[in-house]
Amino acid sequence: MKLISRNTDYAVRAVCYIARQDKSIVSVAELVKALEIPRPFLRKILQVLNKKRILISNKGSGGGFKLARKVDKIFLTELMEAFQGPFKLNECTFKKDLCPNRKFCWLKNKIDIIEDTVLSELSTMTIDSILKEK
Amino acid sequence: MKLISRNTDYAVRAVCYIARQDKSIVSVAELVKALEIPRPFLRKILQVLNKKRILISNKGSGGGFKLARKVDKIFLTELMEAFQGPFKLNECTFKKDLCPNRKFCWLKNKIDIIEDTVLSELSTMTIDSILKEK
DNA sequence: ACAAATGATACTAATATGGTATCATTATCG
DNA sequence: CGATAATGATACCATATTAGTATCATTTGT
Ligand code: FES
Ligand code: FES
Repeated sequence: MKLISRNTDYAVRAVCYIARQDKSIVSVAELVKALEIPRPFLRKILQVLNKKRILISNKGSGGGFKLARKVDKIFLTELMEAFQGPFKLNECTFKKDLCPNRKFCWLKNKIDIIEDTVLSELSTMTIDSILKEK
Repeated sequence: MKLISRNTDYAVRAVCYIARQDKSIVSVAELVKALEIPRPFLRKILQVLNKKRILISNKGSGGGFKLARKVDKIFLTELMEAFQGPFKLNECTFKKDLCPNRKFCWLKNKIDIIEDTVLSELSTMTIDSILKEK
């Protein structure tokens, strides 16, 4: 069970890299070279980031990607949700589909609490805070 | 991302069911009927629980499974580890194998903290506590 | 001895994750 | 303008993990 999947991980690195550059716009070519991530895979990732408006893409010659916002406004949870879907540590499917016990199930309730804890820990983490420690 | 996999989930139900019975020993047949879990799959799960000494099996006619310990000594984390392996929310694989940054990586450290939190939450949960709420 | 149970083990199916390939679209610049 | 350098969209493939099945061996109570 991993909290951060590969594409989230790559996405974090890519966004951090872009944030560290002086020039605001960075091409895939440069990112591939710097991060050693397979090019087509990275492209797919960047396209998602663009759609989610975390990065903004510029097409055409001299194009590339730039941050859509300041680094302290880009949250790790956004990246995680973009690639790993919304947080649901739980989702009991006892007896197919959504379990009738859900409302009263102690196990589920406990896990919901854990989910909240994790989420609140994660929600303090921005690209800014990650960069500051490097 | 799920915290509890299907077989852990099934295992919890099975152990709870056994715990609730008056007779201590319960056959697979009965469990299948009560829990509606596919028989061969449940058998495999019970075999694991036996190997991990969470349940104890009795072969032969009239055999079945019984708890190896009192319900307040059976921890959810044990079941999770039995089926999902040890906790490792993390495991950065930047630049293959174990990343050189590991020691100092802020992201990793933060996630380690989350892992500890999750673990300490989970480690309060026993079969006993789950039963009490039903 | 035989039937009723679990043990061991190998196999298959479904899903999720990680990664590729291809062509279309857009923007810059000579 | 039109070639070229970039990303957008999309469909596909590979690998790993999870879920589930099937079969035969072993043990035990009557
Ligand atoms: S048994 Fe379904 S939510 Fe707990
Ligand atoms: S970059 Fe490898 S542990 Fe953080």
